[in-house]
Amino acid sequence: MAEREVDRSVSQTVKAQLALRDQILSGSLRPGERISELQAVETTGASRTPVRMALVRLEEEGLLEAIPSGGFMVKAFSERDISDSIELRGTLEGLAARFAAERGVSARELEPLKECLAAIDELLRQVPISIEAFSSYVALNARFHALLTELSRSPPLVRQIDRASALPFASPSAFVMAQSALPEAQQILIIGQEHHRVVIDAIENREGARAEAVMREHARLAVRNLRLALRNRTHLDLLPALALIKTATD
Amino acid sequence: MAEREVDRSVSQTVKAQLALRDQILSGSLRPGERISELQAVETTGASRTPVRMALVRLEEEGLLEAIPSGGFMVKAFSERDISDSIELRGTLEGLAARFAAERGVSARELEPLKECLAAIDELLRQVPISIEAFSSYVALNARFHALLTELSRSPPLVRQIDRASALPFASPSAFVMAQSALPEAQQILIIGQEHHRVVIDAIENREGARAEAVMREHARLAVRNLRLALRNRTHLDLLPALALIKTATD
DNA sequence: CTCCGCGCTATTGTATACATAACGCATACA
DNA sequence: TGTATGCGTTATGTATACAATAGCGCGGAG
Repeated sequence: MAEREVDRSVSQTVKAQLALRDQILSGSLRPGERISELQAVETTGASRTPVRMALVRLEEEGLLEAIPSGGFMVKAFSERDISDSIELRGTLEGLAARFAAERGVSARELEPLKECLAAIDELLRQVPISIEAFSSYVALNARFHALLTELSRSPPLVRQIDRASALPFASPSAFVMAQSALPEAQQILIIGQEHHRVVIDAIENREGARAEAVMREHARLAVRNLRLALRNRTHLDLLPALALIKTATD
Repeated sequence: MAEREVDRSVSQTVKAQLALRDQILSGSLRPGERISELQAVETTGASRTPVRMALVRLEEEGLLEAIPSGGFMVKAFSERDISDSIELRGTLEGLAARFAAERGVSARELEPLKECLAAIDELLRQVPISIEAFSSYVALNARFHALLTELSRSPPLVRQIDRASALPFASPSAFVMAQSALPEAQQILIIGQEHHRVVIDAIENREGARAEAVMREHARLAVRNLRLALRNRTHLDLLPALALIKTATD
């Protein structure tokens, strides 16, 4: 090919996947909209083969939906889809916490979790929390959940949780915050932080049932707050919130 | 292309995916083995592009693993991976059962479930069960679980359970039977059938917690029996069992 | 004026050619 | 004899050409 600029540092497939995901999450492509391969080729700079690979991956990821007659469209989610996804992830994380507690975790492995906890505590001390601090919070929260998942020592479970988390709004508490920059939102984060503390304690004491229960409660809290936030807004526009979370998490 | 026989009834991508999955599950390709695209092209009859798409899908499905330096290999699973997958699926199905119970299900919707139940009862009446009857059992059992999942009315959850079930050994009780054609295996199926009965009863009476608990117990039973079956065999060869289950389920 | 049918166009699905990177082998030098 | 380096072969990643299908619009007929 003559004039196409090729970035050889990452594969074209990955590049296309990241670019398309960005377009979806940032709202350039709206839910229900059909994705044109040709257009995707132009915007991503890759050729059709890697673009198609990326589309397949994004479909498996749950962001796209295959159209029976061919091609893909951006998936649309209902309010219940979202709350179900949050609860689903909470259930999975509950299982992970139980596995961690039952299988035993060394003090050294818990260290990074506790550091996360302390860092979040530090951030939440300022009232009201600043945008920058909130952004850090989202990143730290994601890290905490990822570390906790790892403690299960169960590759299939980790994999499944990763899949469940691919849907950006599945992140338990961050979504609610991103939606509603309400003053009481900080209170919600503080409650969530309490859950984090409890789950670590339960794992340390090898109380599997308690570890599981608190993670499920953690998700249920997020669902309740999602409902609350939605009721305070006439129209829910997911995409800006998704973009906010994702950019902060990266 | 000149002499390539092209079957236009299904897409080449789907054809390749099915063919490759068969090869993996039947044991033609062994765990850890690298899959050669060229070889796959020859055995599936599709060209490289659809073969690559199929490989990507199978990777997302969990049957293949990407090799960092390029290409794919057949994923290998440990005993714990398998038991974790069963418990994982049980947890997800428990959530589905709870959703069904909490959201309410009409008598008409429960009808097909009860038919499944009765059909399985009929099969289990013959002692010892024949191979043909067992094969029918596996199919009916899969249908029961699929129907139950659907009752949750939660597309994200259904999707996730489908993913979890892609790993063939994730099927709660069928695996154990396929492994060990022991006389006591039938007793296990009968206990499982009792679980099925309880979950339907719980859903009818809208007892979410009970519905969830019994599905998780259902999976735990399968895990216990898996451990037992494995202890009775010196070497576990998964693939024949997988093939048995999959062919019976199709 | 409306509805049915035909043909065109645009877009996806498939095949293959080309580029590039990894692996292995052989040879030479220490 | 062992190791390192370079070249060759092979397989993967990418680009593009070709084929087929589905959607759409236009025109004619009732």
